[in-house]
Amino acid sequence: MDLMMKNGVTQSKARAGPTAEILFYATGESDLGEILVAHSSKGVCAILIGDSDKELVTDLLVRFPKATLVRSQAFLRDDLSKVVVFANKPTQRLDLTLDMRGTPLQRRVWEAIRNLPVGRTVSYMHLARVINCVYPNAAARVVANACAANPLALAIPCHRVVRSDGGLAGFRWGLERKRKLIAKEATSCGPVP
DNA sequence: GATCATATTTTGC
DNA sequence: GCAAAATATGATC
Repeated sequence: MDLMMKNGVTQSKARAGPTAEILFYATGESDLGEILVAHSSKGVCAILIGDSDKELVTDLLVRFPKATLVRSQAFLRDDLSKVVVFANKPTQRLDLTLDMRGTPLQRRVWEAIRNLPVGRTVSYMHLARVINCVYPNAAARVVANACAANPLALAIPCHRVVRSDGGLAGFRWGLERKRKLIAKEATSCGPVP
C-alpha cells in the first residue's frame, strides 16, 4: 500500500475498474455501524461497513482510486434502505443488482456464498467443495482469498463462512463485527439446532 | 505442535 | 511477460 505503480497501471486496475468511472454512493446508519453503498452504472459494486462516514468514504476512495465518487443519497435511497434493513434484521436475502467484477473464480465463490440461506454457516472446505470438488483443502484458500477481496460486505455474506472447526476465521471488517453479524442472524432466524 | 499440500491472486522486475 | 511471495485453511506427521 505504500509503493506506487511505476508503470502507471498494473493488473490491479482490472479489479479496481477499467478507468475513471463515476460511482454514486450513499451512507446510512445501522446497528452494525455506518454503511456505505456504492452504485456503478451496472449495479451495486461496493458495500462497506465502518465506524464513521469518513472512514467509509476513505475506504471507498482507496478501493477505487480512479473512480469519481458522487454522493447521491436520493439515488441510492432504495438500495441503501435494503442494505440497512438487512443489517438490522437479516431475515431475508438481499435482493440487489450486484456488479460483481473480478476473476471468474471469485465470482463463482461469491455466487456460492450468496446462495447460502440466512443463519447458516458453512466451512471453507464445504464451500470449496461446491466450487471445486477436487482438492477441498486447497480450494479453501481460494475461498478465503475470494472472501477477502469481496467488496460487497452484506450482499455477499462472507461472515457466514467459518472454519470447519466452527470457529470464526479472520474477517476483513473486524472479527467482532462478524461475530455480531452471525449473532444477529441467529437471533433473527431463530436459534437453530 | 509443527509442517506440508493445493489453487489463486498479487506484486516485483 | 515471467517468477516469487503471500494468503481470513485443512490435513497429516
